[in-house]
Amino acid sequence: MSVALDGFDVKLLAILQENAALTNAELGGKIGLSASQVSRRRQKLEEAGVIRRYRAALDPEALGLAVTAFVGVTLGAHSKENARRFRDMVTAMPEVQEAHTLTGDLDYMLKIVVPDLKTLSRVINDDLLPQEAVHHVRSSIAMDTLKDDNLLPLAR
Amino acid sequence: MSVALDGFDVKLLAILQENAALTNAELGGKIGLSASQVSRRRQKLEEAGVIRRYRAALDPEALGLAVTAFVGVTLGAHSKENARRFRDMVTAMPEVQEAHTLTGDLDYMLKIVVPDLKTLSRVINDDLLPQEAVHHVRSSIAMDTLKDDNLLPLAR
DNA sequence: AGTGAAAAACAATGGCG
DNA sequence: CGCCATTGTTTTTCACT
Repeated sequence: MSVALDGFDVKLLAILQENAALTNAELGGKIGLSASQVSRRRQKLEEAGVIRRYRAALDPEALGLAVTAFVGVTLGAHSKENARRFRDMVTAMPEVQEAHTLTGDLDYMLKIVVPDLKTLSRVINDDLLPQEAVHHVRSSIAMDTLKDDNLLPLAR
Repeated sequence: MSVALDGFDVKLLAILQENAALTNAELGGKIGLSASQVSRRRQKLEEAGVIRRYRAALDPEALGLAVTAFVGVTLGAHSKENARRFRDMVTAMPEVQEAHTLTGDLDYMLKIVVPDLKTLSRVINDDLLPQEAVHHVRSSIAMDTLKDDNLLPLAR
């Protein structure tokens, strides 16, 4: 599954994760490769899974999604079954953008995006807290977002 | 700047944020619109800024980026100047994928992606902590990522 | 607001150096 | 890996409803 990436590939990926709307000719111009070579390399990277997919990045504000929150969750009863149910639930919740298990005293970190604080409260109180496995929830609300590019650091 | 979005727009956006590689004809098939209408609506949404950009989503593992961490930062001296320097720095750091100011006792939440724990340690000790404004740093490492789609919840 | 067809742009492939 | 030519797709525009 692993692929050998050369300098061209890395440059290509670095540009594509920022702007996937460029044509192969434009990409080639930026990295010093012909359009046909760019096409071939892209296909290879897509097949290898290095490029997972292409996405449109939307503006949350424009869609009425004003509130981003980071929610730390501690599970109480550490039964396998309860933990599994919790994982299934957060995975299925559309408000949950990210869910990670953590080291340290928090078990999970969730990134949640909702239209307003009222909805955040509803999500926490009606969805998260009633879960049997959930012991404690601590949410921090993002007041201002300095950076949100989610660009992977590629050696340049 | 605000735009009126109808049901077609919302459906279109919901699909595009998951898969921007579909052709206008394919998109039209899914939402019941002709390719030309899809094209026109996309342009409108791009111009209005609802669609910010198109991106390739890369596989961090395939690129040797094995460690994701959430780093909570508390600032000590709350001088305007120090805070500004801190913001400038995290914005410029490629390892920082996201940076938000928070409510509660943490001032900032950073999402950091690096190749390994050694690099995380270097970033925290050599970049973050030496900052004059930084009082305290508490990092949680993501052991497992259940969900990482960063898909906005659009009413369906 | 929408369709459908024509025109223009682009991606993808194969052959050659 | 560049370059070129070709083919098939796709986007975009235009005339029309």
